[in-house]
Amino acid sequence: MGCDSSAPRRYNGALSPSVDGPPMKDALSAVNCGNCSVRRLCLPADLSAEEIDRLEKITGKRRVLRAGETLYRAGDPFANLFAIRSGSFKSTVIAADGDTQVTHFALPGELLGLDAYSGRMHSSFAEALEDSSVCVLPFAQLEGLAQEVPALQHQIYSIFSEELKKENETLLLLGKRSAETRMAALLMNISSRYSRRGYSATAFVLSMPRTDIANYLGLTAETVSRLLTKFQREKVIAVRGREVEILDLIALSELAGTHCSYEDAGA
Amino acid sequence: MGCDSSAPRRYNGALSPSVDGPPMKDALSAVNCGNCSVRRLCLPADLSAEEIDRLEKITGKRRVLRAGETLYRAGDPFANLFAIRSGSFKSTVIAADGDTQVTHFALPGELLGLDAYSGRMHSSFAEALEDSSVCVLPFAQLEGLAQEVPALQHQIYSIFSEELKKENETLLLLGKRSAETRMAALLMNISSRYSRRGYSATAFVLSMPRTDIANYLGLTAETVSRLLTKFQREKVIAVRGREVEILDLIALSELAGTHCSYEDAGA
DNA sequence: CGGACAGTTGAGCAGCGTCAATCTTGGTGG
DNA sequence: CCACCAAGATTGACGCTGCTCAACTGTCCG
Repeated sequence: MGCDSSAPRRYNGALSPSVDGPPMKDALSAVNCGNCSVRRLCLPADLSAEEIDRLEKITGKRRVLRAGETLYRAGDPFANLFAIRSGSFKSTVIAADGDTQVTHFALPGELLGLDAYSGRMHSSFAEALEDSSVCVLPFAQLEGLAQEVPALQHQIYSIFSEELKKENETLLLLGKRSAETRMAALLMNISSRYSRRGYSATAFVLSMPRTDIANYLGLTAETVSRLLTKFQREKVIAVRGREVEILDLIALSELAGTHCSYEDAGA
Repeated sequence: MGCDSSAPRRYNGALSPSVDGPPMKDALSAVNCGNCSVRRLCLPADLSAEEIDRLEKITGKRRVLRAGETLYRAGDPFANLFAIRSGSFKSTVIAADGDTQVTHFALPGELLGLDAYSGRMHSSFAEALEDSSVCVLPFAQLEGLAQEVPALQHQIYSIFSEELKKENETLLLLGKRSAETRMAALLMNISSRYSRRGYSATAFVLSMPRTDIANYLGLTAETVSRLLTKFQREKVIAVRGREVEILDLIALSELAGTHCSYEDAGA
């Protein structure tokens, strides 16, 4: 957790095209990696125009989901990866005793379904937190193309590896940190991820309910609520429902225990 | 966590070649995937004899580490993956404020260093918990070979994917489980992993100190110690130092909250 | 024999969960 | 347009789980 490890170190307010949520209008146009707004976070990164062209040929269709709809369930046969174009998702796993754990929140440019390759079956659930759209990537074809295009191969490994790195950071967070630290770290994390996607780093909408945040952080909804109120009392953030504005990024990053601010104070 | 997802569902005591720790004698012989005792858990799984032959040509050398030695550190340039032949390792990450989190315990047949691909730099530490030996896999060459050998490609994806799945299970464990459940789940997990490697599922040596177990589980060493004593009082296990014997596998699996026993009660 | 380190055990306390009441919000229908 | 409802969010009181601090034991090795 902490900061998006590949996020720019210095925050530039001018990056933000919008301070509101991600745009939601391109739902039905043909898939087009070449000018996709999240291409540099997604599979096409570092591919040549010709390679992107071949990639587009196999990214057959788009799928649009309304808030609350499920993209896949544990047990579903694995056929596709999904690249998020817009919106956001939560991934969950379910224990033998039935209770569920939120394992990720996924934003545009991120791939869903990577954990389903081995065993040819999904082992987790992915549910849209808001109206969202994804590119459907038939993995068999993607695999074949990767066999011919080393740069794509490379990018697939990178994404897998990046996921593992992120999970390590999540484990660090959940391991032995206070509720306050976890909450602050999540806010910093979401902030840096939105920032990387060109949105405001300091004003965003949490697309998930408090219960999901709590579950993800290993806390209760009550504790999450109390902490947000506390941060607000301390003038670190302003909250109104699911809208969050970060008033003091430095203070928040100190609460998060990482000194990963957007200043060049460095890591 | 819970059970090794691809472990056999029924435990057969006759599988065990030995009830003591892993053997430690093959240290200096040439690398030979074809007859490696962990090949079916490692890269060679599902490769033809000819393909294994090509794999052996690039697995240049072996490296032997004594207990406590470090295989790699965060920040080291990434050049190799490491396949564990014998012994065991802990992976850790270090937070900005200096405190460390144990993220995995790795056993023979498992690959270390997968999280270093993106960014070309290790992001975690790997330290031998006992005298151990690993195969050194120069990733550039492995990547090249995978480009030509789809089955190897496939296996690399599988291992990445499997890692992600395992991490999800760890998150589930750390998310919202009691100390007792976590401890029982770790014992079940180690049991099933040893069993899969041909060792006893009910008698093994924990190669890591209590502090590492505690750190991994998000607990304190005192709590771990108290729980082991409690399990022993309840005749679920017998502990003597780092030696553990599971006396009641069913009871332990129930404590772990999973109904993943070795009986065909089935999940 | 002694020192260091790992592990165990106990007493006390606090962070966060539980339970329950209340408030807010957005959607729906009259 | 407003009343109503259900789901989500907030707030408070209270208690348990697991942490802290500290003393003690056992074991390995020089």
